[in-house]
Amino acid sequence: MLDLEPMPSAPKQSARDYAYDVLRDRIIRLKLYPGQPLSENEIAQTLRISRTPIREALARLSQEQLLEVLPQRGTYVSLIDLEQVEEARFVREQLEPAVARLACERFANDRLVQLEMNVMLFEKYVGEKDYAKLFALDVQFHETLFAGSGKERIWGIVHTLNAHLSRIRMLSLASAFRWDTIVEQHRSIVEAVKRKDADAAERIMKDHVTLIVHDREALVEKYPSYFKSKTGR
Amino acid sequence: MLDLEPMPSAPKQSARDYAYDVLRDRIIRLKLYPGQPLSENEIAQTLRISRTPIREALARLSQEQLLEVLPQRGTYVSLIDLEQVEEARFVREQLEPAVARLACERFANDRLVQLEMNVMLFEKYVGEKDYAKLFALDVQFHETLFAGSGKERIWGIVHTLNAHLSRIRMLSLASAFRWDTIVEQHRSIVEAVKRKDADAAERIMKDHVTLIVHDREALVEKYPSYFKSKTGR
DNA sequence: CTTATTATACTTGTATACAAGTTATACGAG
DNA sequence: CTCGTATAACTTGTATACAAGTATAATAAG
Repeated sequence: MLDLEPMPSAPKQSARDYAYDVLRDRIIRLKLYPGQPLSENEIAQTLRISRTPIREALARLSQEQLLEVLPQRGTYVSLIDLEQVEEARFVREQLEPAVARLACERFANDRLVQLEMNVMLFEKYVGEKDYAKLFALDVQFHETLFAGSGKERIWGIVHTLNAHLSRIRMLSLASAFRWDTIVEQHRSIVEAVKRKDADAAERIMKDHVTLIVHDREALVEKYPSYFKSKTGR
Repeated sequence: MLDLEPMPSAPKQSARDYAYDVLRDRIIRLKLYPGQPLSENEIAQTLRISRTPIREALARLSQEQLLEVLPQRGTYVSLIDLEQVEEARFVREQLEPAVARLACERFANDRLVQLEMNVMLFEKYVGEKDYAKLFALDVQFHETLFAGSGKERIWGIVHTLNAHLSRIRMLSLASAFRWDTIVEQHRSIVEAVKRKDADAAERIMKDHVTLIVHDREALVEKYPSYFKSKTGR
């Protein structure tokens, strides 16, 4: 009924964190569709833990606007909100170029290796058209850039903000992306960081983040029930 | 013992949100000092609600890095982390000028009135040297700028990120601030928004946000136990 | 058949009991 | 006096019972 259980399940995390991870993953991947009603009891039974840790996970997801909790009425997966998507894009447009510039000033060495590894893997999976892997690698690339610049907490914020945006990207399916362009930009950014060319890094990143969203109108037409209408709620 | 109870207490909010508001306010205002141990039971007794909503509030504060929860050991108010302060400053440096520019393109009319009101009150309380009011008005000014530009959610993020920074400002006491400079910059920004001078708004805001932090070293020396040491945890 | 009412089966919110683990203290052995 | 041990008093984590409210569906009156 709910399609939850399977999850790597980290070695020893609390029931609360486990529930949070499972639910967030399912929401982002649209396994739980926007607008879908959830029941605390049902989740508790499926995950075989009690309502208390479930509730704590739901509270957090609600605070991150991925759920809508209506007291005494029900809990629902949030509809995709285009305004929130735009806000996430706006934030990334401001922060990512600035971080790219910062990365040229000083960058953790092990993180640089990680970036190069990332690009190599990226090229590999572009060839294999493994879109799920590409999706994950893209996230990791940006995360590493933040982390290497000593701004890991900011990445946490961006990542949280990015949830609605991620769902849109999930909708637009892998094929629609210009993965070849993306990997080329990633490579250019890494090179700029290595030769400490801040201007280039900032400029390329600025171009890069403009590619984040596309196809919005088409997607709204194709999956109208998944989106929050602009006028009334 | 805990000094919590008194709080305006909104008309009808959940026990969880009430606990969250009270605790966050007390932490920001340093009524609960950095490093102070908290007990769920004690808070529950003081606030006269059960542990469940308390726990949900604590979980949120923990996620926002205002608390450190050590399972089976205890819960503590987080020490002020200078890295987090720097990250908050960095984010605001990137976002606030961009939002100021945005405000010049289109700005909600009622919000503009609110901004002007804010500046007027600001001038009044500068004269009266009412630093608590000034502090609140400063926060409100920036919030209104975000809200009028349709970026209220982003303000939410900034506000959350800003917690550690707010505690530093609280430490440095009102007197240390150049309130006269601040109010002048606020006024200039409002004027720029009114005449839709995006370049001016962006430039002034950029100057403005650089004033956010100061005196860090002196404060660390004065209240060493409140700060997280750079090396060890 | 239509409509109003009532009962029932949900929902989330809160309180409390219990489980698992840590820390500090008291106490006794050496 | 010193050190080690064991007990007791904490801590947070989880499960469950109950309260308050909502929506649905069955039922009875017209």
